[in-house]
Amino acid sequence: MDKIAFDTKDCGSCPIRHRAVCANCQADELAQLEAIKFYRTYQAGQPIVWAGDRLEFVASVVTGIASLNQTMEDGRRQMVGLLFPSDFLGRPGRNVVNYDVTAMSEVTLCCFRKAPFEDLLRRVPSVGSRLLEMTLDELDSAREWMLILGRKTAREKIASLLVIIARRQAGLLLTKPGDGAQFDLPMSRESMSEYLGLTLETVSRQISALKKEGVIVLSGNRSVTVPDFDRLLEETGDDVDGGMLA
Amino acid sequence: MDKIAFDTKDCGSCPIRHRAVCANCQADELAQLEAIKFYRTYQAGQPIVWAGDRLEFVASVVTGIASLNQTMEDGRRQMVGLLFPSDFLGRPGRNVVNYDVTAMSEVTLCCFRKAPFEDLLRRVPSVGSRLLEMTLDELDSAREWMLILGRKTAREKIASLLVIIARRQAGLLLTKPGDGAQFDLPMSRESMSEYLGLTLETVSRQISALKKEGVIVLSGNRSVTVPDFDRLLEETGDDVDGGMLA
DNA sequence: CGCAGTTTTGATGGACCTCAAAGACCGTGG
DNA sequence: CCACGGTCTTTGAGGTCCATCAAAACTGCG
Repeated sequence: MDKIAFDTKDCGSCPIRHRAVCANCQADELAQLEAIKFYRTYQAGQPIVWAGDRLEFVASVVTGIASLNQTMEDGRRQMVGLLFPSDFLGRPGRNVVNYDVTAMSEVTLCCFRKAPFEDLLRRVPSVGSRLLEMTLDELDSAREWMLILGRKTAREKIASLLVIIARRQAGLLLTKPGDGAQFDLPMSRESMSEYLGLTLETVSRQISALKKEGVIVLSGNRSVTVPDFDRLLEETGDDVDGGMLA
Repeated sequence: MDKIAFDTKDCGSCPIRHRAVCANCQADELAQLEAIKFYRTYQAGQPIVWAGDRLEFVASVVTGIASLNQTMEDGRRQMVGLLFPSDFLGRPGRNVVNYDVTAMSEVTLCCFRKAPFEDLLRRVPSVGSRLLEMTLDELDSAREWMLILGRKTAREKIASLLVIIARRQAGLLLTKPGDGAQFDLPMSRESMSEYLGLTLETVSRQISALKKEGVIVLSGNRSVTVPDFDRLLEETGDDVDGGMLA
Protein backbone atom coordinates (compact mmCIF):
# COMPACT_ATOMS: atom_id res chain seq x y z
CA MET A 1 0.00 0.00 0.00
CA ASP A 2 1.23 3.48 -0.78
CA LYS A 3 2.47 5.68 2.01
CA ILE A 4 0.57 8.84 2.71
CA ALA A 5 2.32 11.58 0.79
CA PHE A 6 2.31 14.24 3.47
CA ASP A 7 3.46 14.62 7.04
CA THR A 8 0.69 13.21 9.21
CA LYS A 9 2.01 15.00 12.25
CA ASP A 10 1.75 18.46 10.77
CA CYS A 11 -1.62 19.89 9.68
CA GLY A 12 0.29 22.74 8.06
CA SER A 13 1.41 20.44 5.24
CA CYS A 14 -2.05 18.91 4.75
CA PRO A 15 -3.37 19.28 1.18
CA ILE A 16 -6.89 20.14 2.40
CA ARG A 17 -5.83 22.43 5.23
CA HIS A 18 -7.59 25.47 3.75
CA ARG A 19 -10.76 23.85 2.43
CA ALA A 20 -11.80 21.27 5.00
CA VAL A 21 -13.71 21.63 8.26
CA CYS A 22 -10.51 23.02 9.82
CA ALA A 23 -10.19 25.80 7.25
CA ASN A 24 -11.14 28.64 9.60
CA CYS A 25 -9.08 27.44 12.55
CA GLN A 26 -6.34 29.48 14.18
CA ALA A 27 -3.10 27.78 15.21
CA ASP A 28 -4.29 26.99 18.73
CA GLU A 29 -7.59 25.58 17.51
CA LEU A 30 -5.78 23.49 14.92
CA ALA A 31 -3.66 22.04 17.68
CA GLN A 32 -6.79 20.81 19.44
CA LEU A 33 -7.97 19.06 16.29
CA GLU A 34 -4.49 17.67 15.70
CA ALA A 35 -4.55 16.11 19.15
CA ILE A 36 -7.58 13.94 18.40
CA LYS A 37 -7.04 13.08 14.75
CA PHE A 38 -5.97 9.78 13.20
CA TYR A 39 -5.77 8.52 9.63
CA ARG A 40 -7.40 5.63 7.83
CA THR A 41 -6.93 4.41 4.30
CA TYR A 42 -9.34 2.33 2.22
CA GLN A 43 -8.69 0.55 -1.05
CA ALA A 44 -10.69 1.29 -4.20
CA GLY A 45 -14.02 -0.51 -4.06
CA GLN A 46 -13.82 -1.15 -0.33
CA PRO A 47 -16.80 -0.29 1.89
CA ILE A 48 -16.19 2.35 4.56
CA VAL A 49 -19.49 1.85 6.41
CA TRP A 50 -22.85 0.29 5.66
CA ALA A 51 -26.21 1.99 6.14
CA GLY A 52 -27.47 1.29 9.64
CA ASP A 53 -24.00 0.70 11.10
CA ARG A 54 -22.56 2.73 13.91
CA LEU A 55 -19.80 5.10 12.83
CA GLU A 56 -17.44 5.86 15.69
CA PHE A 57 -15.81 8.83 14.02
CA VAL A 58 -16.36 11.74 11.69
CA ALA A 59 -13.76 12.53 9.07
CA SER A 60 -12.46 14.72 6.29
CA VAL A 61 -11.57 13.14 2.97
CA VAL A 62 -7.88 13.91 2.43
CA THR A 63 -7.28 12.07 -0.83
CA GLY A 64 -9.46 9.93 -3.11
CA ILE A 65 -13.19 9.90 -3.73
CA ALA A 66 -15.98 8.18 -1.79
CA SER A 67 -19.66 7.72 -2.58
CA LEU A 68 -22.83 7.70 -0.48
CA ASN A 69 -25.45 5.24 -1.71
CA GLN A 70 -29.00 4.32 -0.83
CA THR A 71 -30.33 0.86 -1.62
CA MET A 72 -33.96 -0.22 -1.91
CA GLU A 73 -35.26 -3.60 -0.79
CA ASP A 74 -35.31 -4.94 -4.32
CA GLY A 75 -31.77 -3.82 -5.07
CA ARG A 76 -32.34 -0.55 -6.87
CA ARG A 77 -29.50 1.80 -5.93
CA GLN A 78 -29.16 5.56 -6.03
CA MET A 79 -26.01 7.49 -5.28
CA VAL A 80 -26.85 10.45 -3.04
CA GLY A 81 -23.46 11.96 -2.38
CA LEU A 82 -19.98 12.07 -3.81
CA LEU A 83 -17.17 13.04 -1.44
CA PHE A 84 -14.08 14.71 -2.89
CA PRO A 85 -10.96 15.74 -0.95
CA SER A 86 -11.87 18.21 1.83
CA ASP A 87 -15.48 16.97 2.04
CA PHE A 88 -16.80 15.94 5.42
CA LEU A 89 -18.09 12.48 6.31
CA GLY A 90 -20.43 11.74 9.18
CA ARG A 91 -23.02 13.61 11.15
CA PRO A 92 -22.26 15.12 14.54
CA GLY A 93 -24.97 14.17 17.01
CA ARG A 94 -25.88 10.95 15.25
CA ASN A 95 -24.17 7.61 15.69
CA VAL A 96 -25.73 5.65 12.86
CA VAL A 97 -25.19 6.40 9.18
CA ASN A 98 -28.07 6.43 6.71
CA TYR A 99 -26.13 5.45 3.60
CA ASP A 100 -23.58 2.96 2.38
CA VAL A 101 -20.23 4.74 2.08
CA THR A 102 -17.77 3.25 -0.40
CA ALA A 103 -14.27 4.19 -1.51
CA MET A 104 -14.38 4.72 -5.28
CA SER A 105 -10.62 5.14 -5.47
CA GLU A 106 -8.04 4.71 -2.73
CA VAL A 107 -9.29 7.00 0.03
CA THR A 108 -7.43 8.48 2.97
CA LEU A 109 -9.55 9.92 5.77
CA CYS A 110 -8.52 12.28 8.53
CA CYS A 111 -10.71 10.96 11.36
CA PHE A 112 -11.87 12.39 14.67
CA ARG A 113 -13.57 10.28 17.30
CA LYS A 114 -17.14 11.44 17.73
CA ALA A 115 -17.21 12.45 21.37
CA PRO A 116 -14.06 14.63 21.38
CA PHE A 117 -15.10 16.20 18.08
CA GLU A 118 -18.57 17.07 19.32
CA ASP A 119 -17.05 18.52 22.43
CA LEU A 120 -14.73 20.61 20.29
CA LEU A 121 -17.67 21.70 18.16
CA ARG A 122 -19.19 23.22 21.28
CA ARG A 123 -16.02 24.97 22.34
CA VAL A 124 -14.55 26.15 19.02
CA PRO A 125 -16.95 28.30 16.98
CA SER A 126 -14.76 28.37 13.87
CA VAL A 127 -15.24 24.62 13.41
CA GLY A 128 -19.01 24.84 13.75
CA SER A 129 -19.31 27.79 11.41
CA ARG A 130 -17.16 26.11 8.78
CA LEU A 131 -19.19 22.93 9.08
CA LEU A 132 -22.41 24.90 8.62
CA GLU A 133 -20.97 26.55 5.53
CA MET A 134 -19.90 23.20 4.07
CA THR A 135 -23.28 21.64 4.82
CA LEU A 136 -25.07 24.51 3.09
CA ASP A 137 -22.80 24.01 0.06
CA GLU A 138 -23.68 20.33 0.03
CA LEU A 139 -27.36 21.14 0.24
CA ASP A 140 -26.98 23.45 -2.76
CA SER A 141 -25.29 20.77 -4.83
CA ALA A 142 -27.87 18.20 -3.72
CA ARG A 143 -30.55 20.51 -5.10
CA GLU A 144 -28.72 20.96 -8.38
CA TRP A 145 -28.50 17.19 -8.52
CA MET A 146 -32.27 16.94 -7.96
CA LEU A 147 -32.82 19.02 -11.09
CA ILE A 148 -30.55 16.63 -13.00
CA LEU A 149 -32.41 13.57 -11.71
CA GLY A 150 -35.90 14.94 -12.15
CA ARG A 151 -35.82 16.87 -15.40
CA LYS A 152 -32.78 16.20 -17.55
CA THR A 153 -32.50 13.76 -20.46
CA ALA A 154 -29.94 10.95 -20.39
CA ARG A 155 -27.62 12.94 -22.62
CA GLU A 156 -27.90 16.04 -20.45
CA LYS A 157 -27.30 13.95 -17.34
CA ILE A 158 -24.04 12.56 -18.70
CA ALA A 159 -22.83 15.99 -19.79
CA SER A 160 -23.73 17.42 -16.37
CA LEU A 161 -21.80 14.70 -14.56
CA LEU A 162 -18.75 15.23 -16.75
CA VAL A 163 -18.85 18.95 -15.98
CA ILE A 164 -19.18 18.33 -12.25
CA ILE A 165 -16.24 15.93 -12.25
CA ALA A 166 -14.10 18.18 -14.44
CA ARG A 167 -14.75 21.12 -12.12
CA ARG A 168 -14.04 19.28 -8.92
CA GLN A 169 -10.96 17.54 -10.22
CA ALA A 170 -9.68 20.94 -11.33
CA GLY A 171 -9.70 21.85 -7.65
CA LEU A 172 -11.67 25.01 -7.23
CA LEU A 173 -15.38 24.89 -7.79
CA LEU A 174 -15.81 28.24 -9.38
CA THR A 175 -13.16 28.26 -12.08
CA LYS A 176 -14.10 26.95 -15.46
CA PRO A 177 -11.75 24.30 -16.82
CA GLY A 178 -10.19 25.47 -20.07
CA ASP A 179 -10.51 23.89 -23.48
CA GLY A 180 -8.49 20.73 -23.84
CA ALA A 181 -9.03 19.92 -20.17
CA GLN A 182 -8.20 16.33 -19.40
CA PHE A 183 -9.37 14.36 -16.39
CA ASP A 184 -10.01 10.82 -15.19
CA LEU A 185 -13.43 9.46 -14.41
CA PRO A 186 -13.23 8.35 -10.80
CA MET A 187 -15.91 5.69 -11.27
CA SER A 188 -17.24 2.87 -13.42
CA ARG A 189 -20.13 3.13 -15.86
CA GLU A 190 -22.27 1.39 -13.28
CA SER A 191 -21.47 4.00 -10.63
CA MET A 192 -22.23 6.73 -13.11
CA SER A 193 -25.61 5.12 -13.72
CA GLU A 194 -26.26 5.00 -9.98
CA TYR A 195 -25.37 8.67 -9.76
CA LEU A 196 -27.66 9.68 -12.60
CA GLY A 197 -30.68 7.43 -12.15
CA LEU A 198 -30.00 5.54 -15.39
CA THR A 199 -28.92 2.05 -16.41
CA LEU A 200 -25.30 1.37 -17.22
CA GLU A 201 -26.23 0.58 -20.83
CA THR A 202 -27.79 4.00 -21.30
CA VAL A 203 -24.70 5.63 -19.78
CA SER A 204 -22.50 3.74 -22.20
CA ARG A 205 -24.64 4.65 -25.21
CA GLN A 206 -24.70 8.34 -24.37
CA ILE A 207 -20.95 8.47 -23.77
CA SER A 208 -20.44 6.77 -27.12
CA ALA A 209 -22.69 9.35 -28.77
CA LEU A 210 -20.82 12.30 -27.22
CA LYS A 211 -17.56 10.68 -28.32
CA LYS A 212 -18.76 10.06 -31.87
CA GLU A 213 -19.85 13.69 -32.15
CA GLY A 214 -16.50 14.92 -30.89
CA VAL A 215 -17.81 16.56 -27.71
CA ILE A 216 -15.39 14.41 -25.73
CA VAL A 217 -12.33 12.30 -26.59
CA LEU A 218 -11.66 9.09 -24.70
CA SER A 219 -8.37 7.32 -24.19
CA GLY A 220 -8.99 4.08 -22.41
CA ASN A 221 -12.28 3.91 -20.53
CA ARG A 222 -11.53 6.35 -17.78
CA SER A 223 -9.58 9.20 -19.32
CA VAL A 224 -11.58 12.04 -20.83
CA THR A 225 -10.43 15.07 -22.83
CA VAL A 226 -12.77 17.98 -23.55
CA PRO A 227 -11.66 19.86 -26.67
CA ASP A 228 -14.29 22.61 -26.30
CA PHE A 229 -15.64 23.09 -22.81
CA ASP A 230 -18.44 25.43 -23.86
CA ARG A 231 -19.68 22.77 -26.22
CA LEU A 232 -19.92 20.34 -23.31
CA LEU A 233 -21.66 22.96 -21.20
CA GLU A 234 -24.30 23.40 -23.90
CA GLU A 235 -25.04 19.70 -23.72
CA THR A 236 -25.93 19.97 -20.01
CA GLY A 237 -29.11 21.92 -20.82
CA ASP A 238 -28.11 24.54 -18.27
CA ASP A 239 -28.01 28.22 -18.93
CA VAL A 240 -24.40 28.50 -20.07
CA ASP A 241 -23.73 32.18 -19.48
CA GLY A 242 -26.25 33.12 -16.84
CA GLY A 243 -28.60 34.43 -19.50
CA MET A 244 -26.41 37.45 -20.18
CA LEU A 245 -25.77 37.00 -23.89
CA ALA A 246 -28.06 35.52 -26.50
CA MET B 1 -56.58 39.42 4.97
CA ASP B 2 -56.62 37.27 8.07
CA LYS B 3 -54.94 38.45 11.21
CA ILE B 4 -52.04 36.46 12.51
CA ALA B 5 -53.41 34.13 15.16
CA PHE B 6 -50.71 34.60 17.79
CA ASP B 7 -49.14 37.43 19.70
CA THR B 8 -46.39 38.82 17.52
CA LYS B 9 -44.77 40.52 20.47
CA ASP B 10 -44.24 37.38 22.46
CA CYS B 11 -42.07 34.53 21.13
CA GLY B 12 -43.37 32.41 24.00
CA SER B 13 -46.74 32.05 22.28
CA CYS B 14 -45.22 31.31 18.88
CA PRO B 15 -46.38 27.97 17.39
CA ILE B 16 -42.88 27.10 16.15
CA ARG B 17 -40.97 28.27 19.23
CA HIS B 18 -39.59 24.82 19.98
CA ARG B 19 -38.82 23.59 16.50
CA ALA B 20 -37.43 26.57 14.59
CA VAL B 21 -33.96 28.08 14.52
CA CYS B 22 -34.70 29.61 17.93
CA ALA B 23 -35.51 26.24 19.53
CA ASN B 24 -32.34 26.01 21.65
CA CYS B 25 -32.40 29.62 22.82
CA GLN B 26 -32.53 30.68 26.43
CA ALA B 27 -34.75 33.59 27.46
CA ASP B 28 -32.02 36.20 27.06
CA GLU B 29 -31.00 34.88 23.65
CA LEU B 30 -34.61 34.83 22.57
CA ALA B 31 -34.88 38.48 23.55
CA GLN B 32 -32.07 39.31 21.14
CA LEU B 33 -33.85 37.55 18.30
CA GLU B 34 -37.11 39.19 19.28
CA ALA B 35 -35.48 42.59 18.99
CA ILE B 36 -34.65 42.16 15.31
CA LYS B 37 -37.63 40.16 14.06
CA PHE B 38 -40.54 41.29 11.89
CA TYR B 39 -43.38 39.46 10.16
CA ARG B 40 -44.42 39.17 6.54
CA THR B 41 -47.38 37.42 5.01
CA TYR B 42 -47.77 36.19 1.45
CA GLN B 43 -50.92 35.02 -0.31
CA ALA B 44 -51.22 31.54 -1.84
CA GLY B 45 -49.50 31.47 -5.20
CA GLN B 46 -47.55 34.64 -4.57
CA PRO B 47 -43.79 34.70 -5.22
CA ILE B 48 -41.58 35.40 -2.21
CA VAL B 49 -38.33 35.84 -4.16
CA TRP B 50 -37.04 34.94 -7.61
CA ALA B 51 -33.81 33.10 -8.32
CA GLY B 52 -31.01 35.62 -8.69
CA ASP B 53 -32.74 38.28 -6.59
CA ARG B 54 -31.25 39.74 -3.47
CA LEU B 55 -32.94 38.60 -0.28
CA GLU B 56 -32.50 41.14 2.49
CA PHE B 57 -33.59 38.82 5.26
CA VAL B 58 -33.58 35.25 6.46
CA ALA B 59 -36.73 33.82 7.99
CA SER B 60 -38.57 31.01 9.70
CA VAL B 61 -41.83 29.78 8.22
CA VAL B 62 -44.44 30.29 10.96
CA THR B 63 -47.56 29.14 9.12
CA GLY B 64 -48.24 27.89 5.61
CA ILE B 65 -46.07 26.08 3.08
CA ALA B 66 -43.57 27.47 0.57
CA SER B 67 -41.68 25.81 -2.26
CA LEU B 68 -38.19 26.21 -3.71
CA ASN B 69 -38.04 25.73 -7.48
CA GLN B 70 -35.37 25.60 -10.14
CA THR B 71 -36.21 26.48 -13.73
CA MET B 72 -34.27 25.55 -16.86
CA GLU B 73 -33.91 27.82 -19.89
CA ASP B 74 -36.57 25.96 -21.82
CA GLY B 75 -39.08 26.08 -18.98
CA ARG B 76 -38.62 22.67 -17.38
CA ARG B 77 -39.15 23.08 -13.64
CA GLN B 78 -38.05 21.00 -10.67
CA MET B 79 -39.06 21.63 -7.09
CA VAL B 80 -35.99 21.29 -4.86
CA GLY B 81 -37.39 22.16 -1.45
CA LEU B 82 -40.65 22.30 0.45
CA LEU B 83 -40.74 24.54 3.51
CA PHE B 84 -43.19 23.66 6.30
CA PRO B 85 -43.75 25.64 9.51
CA SER B 86 -40.48 25.95 11.49
CA ASP B 87 -38.31 25.49 8.37
CA PHE B 88 -35.68 28.09 7.66
CA LEU B 89 -35.48 30.24 4.53
CA GLY B 90 -32.33 31.91 3.26
CA ARG B 91 -28.65 31.36 3.55
CA PRO B 92 -26.51 33.29 6.02
CA GLY B 93 -23.44 34.67 4.27
CA ARG B 94 -25.07 34.84 0.88
CA ASN B 95 -27.21 37.69 -0.41
CA VAL B 96 -28.61 36.15 -3.56
CA VAL B 97 -31.01 33.20 -3.63
CA ASN B 98 -30.53 30.31 -6.04
CA TYR B 99 -34.18 29.29 -6.36
CA ASP B 100 -37.60 30.73 -6.93
CA VAL B 101 -39.46 30.73 -3.61
CA THR B 102 -43.26 30.65 -3.82
CA ALA B 103 -46.03 30.59 -1.23
CA MET B 104 -48.12 27.45 -1.86
CA SER B 105 -50.68 28.44 0.73
CA GLU B 106 -50.91 31.66 2.72
CA VAL B 107 -47.48 31.93 4.35
CA THR B 108 -46.38 33.94 7.37
CA LEU B 109 -42.65 34.42 7.83
CA CYS B 110 -40.78 35.49 10.94
CA CYS B 111 -37.99 37.53 9.33
CA PHE B 112 -34.59 38.72 10.52
CA ARG B 113 -32.57 41.22 8.56
CA LYS B 114 -29.40 39.58 7.32
CA ALA B 115 -26.70 41.66 8.97
CA PRO B 116 -28.08 41.57 12.54
CA PHE B 117 -28.86 37.88 12.20
CA GLU B 118 -25.36 37.02 11.00
CA ASP B 119 -23.95 39.05 13.83
CA LEU B 120 -26.13 37.15 16.25
CA LEU B 121 -25.03 33.88 14.66
CA ARG B 122 -21.48 34.75 15.65
CA ARG B 123 -22.38 35.69 19.20
CA VAL B 124 -25.02 33.11 20.12
CA PRO B 125 -23.85 29.50 19.68
CA SER B 126 -27.27 27.99 20.29
CA VAL B 127 -28.61 29.58 17.09
CA GLY B 128 -25.70 28.35 14.99
CA SER B 129 -25.87 24.84 16.38
CA ARG B 130 -29.62 24.64 15.79
CA LEU B 131 -29.20 25.92 12.25
CA LEU B 132 -26.54 23.29 11.59
CA GLU B 133 -28.85 20.61 12.91
CA MET B 134 -31.72 21.81 10.72
CA THR B 135 -29.48 22.04 7.65
CA LEU B 136 -28.27 18.47 8.20
CA ASP B 137 -31.91 17.35 8.46
CA GLU B 138 -32.69 19.09 5.19
CA LEU B 139 -29.70 17.43 3.56
CA ASP B 140 -30.99 14.06 4.73
CA SER B 141 -34.41 14.65 3.26
CA ALA B 142 -32.88 16.00 0.05
CA ARG B 143 -31.04 12.69 -0.26
CA GLU B 144 -34.17 10.68 0.36
CA TRP B 145 -35.80 12.80 -2.32
CA MET B 146 -32.94 11.98 -4.72
CA LEU B 147 -33.75 8.30 -4.34
CA ILE B 148 -37.35 9.07 -5.19
CA LEU B 149 -36.40 11.07 -8.28
CA GLY B 150 -33.76 8.70 -9.56
CA ARG B 151 -35.16 5.24 -8.93
CA LYS B 152 -38.83 5.15 -8.06
CA THR B 153 -41.74 4.48 -10.43
CA ALA B 154 -44.48 7.07 -10.91
CA ARG B 155 -46.75 5.14 -8.56
CA GLU B 156 -44.07 4.88 -5.88
CA LYS B 157 -43.31 8.57 -6.25
CA ILE B 158 -46.93 9.54 -5.60
CA ALA B 159 -47.21 7.25 -2.60
CA SER B 160 -43.93 8.63 -1.20
CA LEU B 161 -45.12 12.21 -1.55
CA LEU B 162 -48.41 11.42 0.17
CA VAL B 163 -46.51 9.84 3.06
CA ILE B 164 -44.18 12.83 3.36
CA ILE B 165 -47.10 15.26 3.42
CA ALA B 166 -49.12 13.15 5.85
CA ARG B 167 -46.16 12.96 8.23
CA ARG B 168 -45.31 16.64 8.12
CA GLN B 169 -48.91 17.77 8.43
CA ALA B 170 -49.25 15.52 11.44
CA GLY B 171 -46.65 17.73 13.06
CA LEU B 172 -43.89 15.50 14.26
CA LEU B 173 -41.69 13.77 11.75
CA LEU B 174 -41.19 10.54 13.57
CA THR B 175 -44.69 9.53 14.49
CA LYS B 176 -46.61 7.40 12.06
CA PRO B 177 -50.05 8.76 11.21
CA GLY B 178 -52.72 6.29 12.22
CA ASP B 179 -55.18 4.56 9.94
CA GLY B 180 -57.94 6.83 8.76
CA ALA B 181 -55.57 9.79 8.78
CA GLN B 182 -56.99 12.70 6.86
CA PHE B 183 -55.00 15.61 5.44
CA ASP B 184 -55.11 18.26 2.75
CA LEU B 185 -52.73 18.37 -0.19
CA PRO B 186 -51.02 21.75 0.07
CA MET B 187 -50.43 21.91 -3.69
CA SER B 188 -51.89 21.44 -7.15
CA ARG B 189 -51.30 18.43 -9.39
CA GLU B 190 -48.86 20.53 -11.34
CA SER B 191 -46.80 21.31 -8.24
CA MET B 192 -46.83 17.64 -7.33
CA SER B 193 -45.45 16.87 -10.78
CA GLU B 194 -42.72 19.47 -10.29
CA TYR B 195 -41.86 17.88 -6.98
CA LEU B 196 -41.65 14.37 -8.40
CA GLY B 197 -40.11 14.88 -11.82
CA LEU B 198 -43.29 13.80 -13.63
CA THR B 199 -45.94 15.41 -15.82
CA LEU B 200 -49.19 16.53 -14.27
CA GLU B 201 -51.09 13.99 -16.37
CA THR B 202 -49.05 11.13 -14.96
CA VAL B 203 -49.66 12.45 -11.44
CA SER B 204 -53.38 12.54 -12.09
CA ARG B 205 -53.45 9.02 -13.54
CA GLN B 206 -51.54 7.53 -10.61
CA ILE B 207 -53.72 9.28 -8.05
CA SER B 208 -56.78 7.96 -9.85
CA ALA B 209 -55.30 4.47 -9.76
CA LEU B 210 -54.56 4.61 -6.03
CA LYS B 211 -58.10 5.91 -5.50
CA LYS B 212 -59.69 3.20 -7.61
CA GLU B 213 -57.80 0.53 -5.67
CA GLY B 214 -58.89 2.02 -2.34
CA VAL B 215 -55.41 2.92 -1.11
CA ILE B 216 -56.63 6.50 -0.71
CA VAL B 217 -60.04 8.17 -0.58
CA LEU B 218 -60.51 11.64 -2.03
CA SER B 219 -63.11 14.22 -1.16
CA GLY B 220 -62.72 17.13 -3.52
CA ASN B 221 -59.34 17.42 -5.18
CA ARG B 222 -57.28 18.36 -2.17
CA SER B 223 -58.58 16.30 0.74
CA VAL B 224 -57.09 12.83 1.20
CA THR B 225 -58.04 10.05 3.62
CA VAL B 226 -55.79 7.03 4.14
CA PRO B 227 -57.83 4.05 5.41
CA ASP B 228 -54.78 1.80 5.91
CA PHE B 229 -51.49 3.61 6.34
CA ASP B 230 -49.33 0.49 6.05
CA ARG B 231 -50.91 -0.19 2.70
CA LEU B 232 -49.84 3.25 1.51
CA LEU B 233 -46.35 2.67 2.90
CA GLU B 234 -46.04 -0.52 0.90
CA GLU B 235 -46.77 1.44 -2.25
CA THR B 236 -43.76 3.69 -1.65
CA GLY B 237 -41.36 0.82 -2.38
CA ASP B 238 -39.50 1.57 0.86
CA ASP B 239 -38.65 -0.97 3.47
CA VAL B 240 -41.78 -0.66 5.59
CA ASP B 241 -40.53 -1.97 8.92
CA GLY B 242 -36.79 -1.49 8.66
CA GLY B 243 -36.39 -5.10 7.60
CA MET B 244 -37.29 -6.39 11.07
CA LEU B 245 -40.30 -8.54 10.30
CA ALA B 246 -41.01 -10.41 7.08
C1' DC C 1 -2.01 -15.86 -24.21
C1' DG C 2 -6.10 -16.63 -21.75
C1' DC C 3 -9.38 -15.34 -18.45
C1' DA C 4 -12.63 -12.40 -15.59
C1' DG C 5 -14.67 -8.25 -15.33
C1' DT C 6 -16.11 -4.21 -17.74
C1' DT C 7 -17.90 -1.91 -21.60
C1' DT C 8 -20.16 -1.68 -25.95
C1' DT C 9 -23.68 -2.76 -29.17
C1' DG C 10 -28.14 -4.73 -30.71
C1' DA C 11 -33.21 -5.85 -30.55
C1' DT C 12 -37.40 -5.34 -28.27
C1' DG C 13 -40.79 -3.72 -25.05
C1' DG C 14 -42.89 -0.73 -21.70
C1' DA C 15 -43.40 3.34 -18.68
C1' DC C 16 -44.03 7.77 -19.11
C1' DC C 17 -44.53 12.00 -22.11
C1' DT C 18 -47.07 14.71 -25.47
C1' DC C 19 -50.99 16.46 -27.54
C1' DA C 20 -55.90 16.84 -27.25
C1' DA C 21 -60.47 17.21 -25.38
C1' DA C 22 -63.91 16.44 -21.99
C1' DG C 23 -65.24 16.90 -17.21
C1' DA C 24 -65.17 18.68 -12.33
C1' DC C 25 -64.51 22.35 -9.05
C1' DC C 26 -65.20 26.95 -7.28
C1' DG C 27 -65.92 31.70 -6.88
C1' DT C 28 -68.81 35.39 -8.90
C1' DG C 29 -72.83 37.60 -10.10
C1' DG C 30 -77.42 37.63 -11.83
C1' DC D 1 -80.20 29.54 -5.56
C1' DC D 2 -78.53 28.51 -9.78
C1' DA D 3 -76.19 29.78 -14.01
C1' DC D 4 -71.76 31.12 -15.81
C1' DG D 5 -66.86 31.29 -16.68
C1' DG D 6 -62.11 30.28 -15.68
C1' DT D 7 -59.03 27.13 -13.82
C1' DC D 8 -57.74 22.77 -12.46
C1' DT D 9 -58.20 17.86 -13.17
C1' DT D 10 -59.25 13.71 -15.53
C1' DT D 11 -59.26 10.73 -19.42
C1' DG D 12 -57.86 9.19 -24.06
C1' DA D 13 -54.70 8.05 -28.11
C1' DG D 14 -50.33 7.75 -29.87
C1' DG D 15 -45.30 8.33 -29.76
C1' DT D 16 -40.64 8.33 -27.64
C1' DC D 17 -36.99 7.70 -24.58
C1' DC D 18 -35.00 4.71 -21.79
C1' DA D 19 -35.07 -0.09 -19.51
C1' DT D 20 -34.54 -4.83 -20.23
C1' DC D 21 -32.56 -8.87 -22.04
C1' DA D 22 -28.84 -10.78 -24.68
C1' DA D 23 -24.40 -11.27 -26.75
C1' DA D 24 -20.14 -9.56 -28.61
C1' DA D 25 -15.92 -6.71 -27.97
C1' DC D 26 -12.71 -4.69 -25.20
C1' DT D 27 -9.50 -3.90 -21.12
C1' DG D 28 -6.31 -5.16 -17.90
C1' DC D 29 -3.76 -8.52 -15.46
C1' DG D 30 -1.62 -12.95 -14.18
